[in-house]
Amino acid sequence: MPQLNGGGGDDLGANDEMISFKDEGEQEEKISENVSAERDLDDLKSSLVNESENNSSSSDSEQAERRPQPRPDLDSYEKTRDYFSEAFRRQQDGGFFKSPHYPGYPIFMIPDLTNPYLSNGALSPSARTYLQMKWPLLDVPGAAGLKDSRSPTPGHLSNKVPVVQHAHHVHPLTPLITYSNEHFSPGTPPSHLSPEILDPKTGIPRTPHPSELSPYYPLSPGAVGQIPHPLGWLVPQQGQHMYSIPPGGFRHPYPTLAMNASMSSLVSSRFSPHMMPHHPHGMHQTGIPHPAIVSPAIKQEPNTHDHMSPSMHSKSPGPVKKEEDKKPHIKKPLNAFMLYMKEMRAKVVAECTLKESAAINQILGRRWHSLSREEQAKYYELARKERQLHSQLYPGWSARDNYGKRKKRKRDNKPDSTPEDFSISNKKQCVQYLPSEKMCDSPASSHGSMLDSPATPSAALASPAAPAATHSEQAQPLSLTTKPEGRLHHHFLTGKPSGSASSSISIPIGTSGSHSTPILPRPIPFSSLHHSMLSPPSPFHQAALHSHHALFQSQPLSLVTKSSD
DNA sequence: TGTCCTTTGAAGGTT
DNA sequence: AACCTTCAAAGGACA
Repeated sequence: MPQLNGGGGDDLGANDEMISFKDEGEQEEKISENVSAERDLDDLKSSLVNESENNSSSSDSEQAERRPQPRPDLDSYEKTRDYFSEAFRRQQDGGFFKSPHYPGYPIFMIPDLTNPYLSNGALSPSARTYLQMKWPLLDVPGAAGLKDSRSPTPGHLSNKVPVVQHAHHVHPLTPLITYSNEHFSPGTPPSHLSPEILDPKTGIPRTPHPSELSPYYPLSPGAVGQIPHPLGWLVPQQGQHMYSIPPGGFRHPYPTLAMNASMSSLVSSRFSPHMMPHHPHGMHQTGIPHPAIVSPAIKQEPNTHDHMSPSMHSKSPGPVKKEEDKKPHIKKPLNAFMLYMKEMRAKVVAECTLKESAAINQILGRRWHSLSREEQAKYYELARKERQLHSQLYPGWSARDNYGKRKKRKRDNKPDSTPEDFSISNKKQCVQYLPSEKMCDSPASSHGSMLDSPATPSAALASPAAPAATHSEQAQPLSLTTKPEGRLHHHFLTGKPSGSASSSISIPIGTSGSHSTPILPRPIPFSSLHHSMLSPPSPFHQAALHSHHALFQSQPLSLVTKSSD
């Protein structure tokens, strides 16, 4: 992505991962922003839910319940302070602490410490060294010290969220840390157990809907009993790597020394330790099916293995294996947004009753655009590492290999845009946020506005979330829809992360920056424009904020659902 | 049961 | 070079 470390090639563990703590004030401000953003999201979702539930009685009550909430800013401010105090305290105790809502990445950027070459997940000396160098404040217990996972309370231990937990127990960098451990998170406390997750109605810790737990607590009783490693949060659990492992085992193309800490974090989190001694049938030795290995039978296309790298064919998984079993599906590495989504989804889901992924993704898309430059940069960097690692693990793999493995997507109704099509697209119409300019009345115009307001990642980076943004978003009419209006391509994004943050004041946000949804220009959060702009917002920005805000207030939330059709 | 939906980004193919 | 297509995650909705 955009000018990460000046495109710093191999600087894994890049500087941007090491954003140091800011001044308390600034930190708090940031946190406050994030909390506000969350509230914003909450409100948004609340609206969505209300909308989708079609004036159900609960919607009113739910909203009513939300309103009484004290001022989020002040409240969250204090809350945040508490978080930090608690964090500090726990840190002092050598324990683990919860994260503030979104305290910034620095303290989260704890790479998975598991040495990929230590199959038992023991913390390697190098990893410890790395950790301590990177996180001097962190008390990194030795493997021995962490041996006993039974002692730490589940709330503090999570294989998914090492050391620090996100407010909703989703580490911002979870994807990197323990890539996809959501299927096995014995240590991750259910969100309902989280002190900060309260039932909006009762104010007491709520019992989440079963579906809320599913992503993180899909363990079967048997699986629970296998919580094998004491290091819960440090040890990648079975079944969680992202990429398939060649049935013959993982042949690491590089010597240990070639793998730096960042890399090892990826490897350990997504590829190891299952990568090492691989167990046939994609089954971990624990007996739990290995998620990383996508069953070839699922969506296997003949000849796909032809594109496999030689290493893929090096070994035969087993004598009795079917031929398909030899061709594990190697998934694409996740891009930055995917990583973000993976991490944030649970949080979003936990915050609302909205479960539909499509809607969730729209929210995530908005939030993605509202991320600060640094925050997005983190994910871009992670994604870059993911790709790097992936390419190293599967030198011969090509994205093309997976083509056709997924059912052909119905190539939407976008082609000939007849008047009817147009009307259809109107359903998903973008709300007109800007009176005079760049109304996205149509996909085309949407693109047009993109031209003026690059939706490139770099541009997005220039459009972070901040109190201002949050504020505006709260009043901002959101046009969310699950109804396709004809899938638009976003190749305007092919303006790949150039790194040059656009100075445009209009940023694409809203339900989508690209595809079907309109570009929703909105005021750029003061803090997001640039670091230097954190302080006094210019009259220009204020004006922009005001105008947008006014507009947003005048625009009702529009949720177009399929059912509405 | 399988696909769609929805998001952004990456990659590869096509024009 | 620009454009187009597919896939990556996720889970409810739908055929």
